Amino acid sequence: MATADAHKQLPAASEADDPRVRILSAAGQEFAEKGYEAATVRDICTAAGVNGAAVNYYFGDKQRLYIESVKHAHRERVRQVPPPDWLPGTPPETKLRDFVGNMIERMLGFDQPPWQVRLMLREILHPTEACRELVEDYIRPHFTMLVTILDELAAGSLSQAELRRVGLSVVGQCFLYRAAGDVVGMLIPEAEINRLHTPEQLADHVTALSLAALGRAPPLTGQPARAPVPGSVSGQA
Amino acid sequence: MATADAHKQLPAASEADDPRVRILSAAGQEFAEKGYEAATVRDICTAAGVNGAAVNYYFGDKQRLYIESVKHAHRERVRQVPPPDWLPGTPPETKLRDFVGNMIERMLGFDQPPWQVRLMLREILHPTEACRELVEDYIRPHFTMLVTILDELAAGSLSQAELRRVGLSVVGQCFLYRAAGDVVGMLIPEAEINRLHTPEQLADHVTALSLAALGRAPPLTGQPARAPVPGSVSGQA
DNA sequence: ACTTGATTCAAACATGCGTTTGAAACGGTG
DNA sequence: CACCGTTTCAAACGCATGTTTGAATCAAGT
Repeated sequence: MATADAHKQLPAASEADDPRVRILSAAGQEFAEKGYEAATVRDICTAAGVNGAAVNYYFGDKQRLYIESVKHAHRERVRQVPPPDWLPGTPPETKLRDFVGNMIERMLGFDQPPWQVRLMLREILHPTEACRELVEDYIRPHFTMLVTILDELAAGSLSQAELRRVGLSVVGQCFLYRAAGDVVGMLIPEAEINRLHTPEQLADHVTALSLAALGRAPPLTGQPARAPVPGSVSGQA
Repeated sequence: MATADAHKQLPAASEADDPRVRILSAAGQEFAEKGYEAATVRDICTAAGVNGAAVNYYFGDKQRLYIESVKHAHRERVRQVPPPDWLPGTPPETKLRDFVGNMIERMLGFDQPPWQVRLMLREILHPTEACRELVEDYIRPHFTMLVTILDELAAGSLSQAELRRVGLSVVGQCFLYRAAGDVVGMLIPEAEINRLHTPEQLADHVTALSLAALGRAPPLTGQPARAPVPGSVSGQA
């Protein structure tokens, strides 16, 4: 009887035709588009070109395969789209634009198939065991970086709690397009999508809106800020 | 053999102990928390207190039950949390605050179990047949209302396309808390969640940020808006 | 009371799933 | 070549699921 325990991450043979990674990749795609229950071990093995018993041999059972495939996708994605890095002295407005552009690029990923992000999205929506690790290794560092940029922009006039809240607002604007992209596509005319909803346009919009909210750019309307006191706005008692 | 076709939405007996709605309600909860595949017809029937064959008798098969349960949840939710209505002359700032508050209340729904929203969320993330109907009946009217408010706030200085983009930014900020609430809970200290992430606080924050971006409220930093030209901000070449 | 159609029920059915099995193929090493 | 641990394979197992079935129960209508 094979021991199924001699596979501790050894350096791997050629890293490419290793059945382990072939299975991980196929599993990630299947899990991403069908979900955990609907994806079958049989289909995964067929797609990976291995025998149906291989997943049990290498990973034990379906659940552990799922967790490993989430981690694998996460590592791959970080490798593919590294976070931006700036020279000292770069103005925070530029940093924010770069950060948002990078995040949108990573989320929407027009150049590379976004199945890894879809997989992580499932994990975010309905967390399982792999989620905490995902947050700590992948999401929190990015979020911390964002909050730091916002702190520079606010120049000390906002508390850490307020900065985090603003950070969530920035993330939320981008997140919507990834998570609810299909619905957005139904709400917005197609021509407008093609024209205004490219990654660059979206990044510009989110950045401009956020900077305006922080008082580091003119309002979207072009008009200057004014006191929110009602009654002086239009004819009203 | 029973015909299973004489059930076209007749006014229903007493609306409450009608097996049809009992099944729809139980199915909605099961589908919401377990997903389509993981939820079993047997569990649904047990929860509804009906025989296992009832779902086939009333709905034909599992798939049609799912679609009907999504529509049912959607109708129920609209009935529970009606959209706000304003007297003529209400300032648009107030309308925006009310709208955002209403949306957050409906999404997070602290007073009533949010399983209906979870069900719709699954549909939004991974659309099936029921999604288009959901968008047209439920989401688009709300979104149109939001765009109208934003149009009033912008006083004609933004195009419809730009208004829609701003609208998506507003929705995105709220959506994040619903869709990624668990991850948000991991990123933000618990005490801060309890203090600042109540529905009211969130609505205030989103409204303030959006109004500031539109130039209808002072920036979050308190400083006035300034030109985005770097170099004049702080000690910097 | 009898008939008729709609509804409920317990039981079974067929299918597809994750997993197990035991043997065959492989690849170094003496 | 013979040995031995590792990997692959086709086939089967056990089980839970969605669905069907046919009889039992119920509610009116006449």
